[in-house]
Amino acid sequence: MKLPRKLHRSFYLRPTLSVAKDLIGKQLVRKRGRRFLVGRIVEVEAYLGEMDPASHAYRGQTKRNEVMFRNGGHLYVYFTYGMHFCANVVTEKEGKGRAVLLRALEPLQGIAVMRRLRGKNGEGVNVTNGPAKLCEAFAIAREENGTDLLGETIFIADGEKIPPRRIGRSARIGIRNGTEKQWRFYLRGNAFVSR
DNA sequence: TAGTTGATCGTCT
DNA sequence: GACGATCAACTAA
Repeated sequence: MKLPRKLHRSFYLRPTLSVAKDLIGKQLVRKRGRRFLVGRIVEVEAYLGEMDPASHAYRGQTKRNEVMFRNGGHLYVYFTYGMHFCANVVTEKEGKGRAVLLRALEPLQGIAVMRRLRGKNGEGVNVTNGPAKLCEAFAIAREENGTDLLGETIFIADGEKIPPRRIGRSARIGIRNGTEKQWRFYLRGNAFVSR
């Protein structure tokens, strides 16, 4: 499979909600040794920093969320529930503290490797149909926090054009505050979308 | 199949 | 000291 072209920095520096919507259909590429893992992004959520009570960045910058405040185009990986990792794409200019959480992917290349990384629970859509699941399938953990998405190890590439009508929008999942915000975007009808 | 709960620990209060 | 941008196993029906 031929790899599509890598997204430019300017893609990430735009308003977070636009980036979130436009990430649907793009391809997350992870280089492992000489192999590539590729997945189509089918579900994301936007987190808008200081104006969003559900965001890690709501109460300002800390040691944990430092990467969120970097310039757009970095990967923010955090550890939660004592056992899971979740991956975010940092957006907008440095200091804003905004990001887009990757919630689900559709595997395109390297599926066997992803299943192996997931273990016995990685069957069917369970390989990558959740934020912590896709991190495990793509071997994204603490060491990947802060990765520049314009580098060679992890980046996002252009995918097929998705018509606006195919993109669904809803409230975010798994949060207590900010549930009224319709900041979750997903590819309608795709089997890997969670729920 | 819906609803509940245990796992497990870094981070912030 | 409490709890979380989750997941999987378990229970009930």
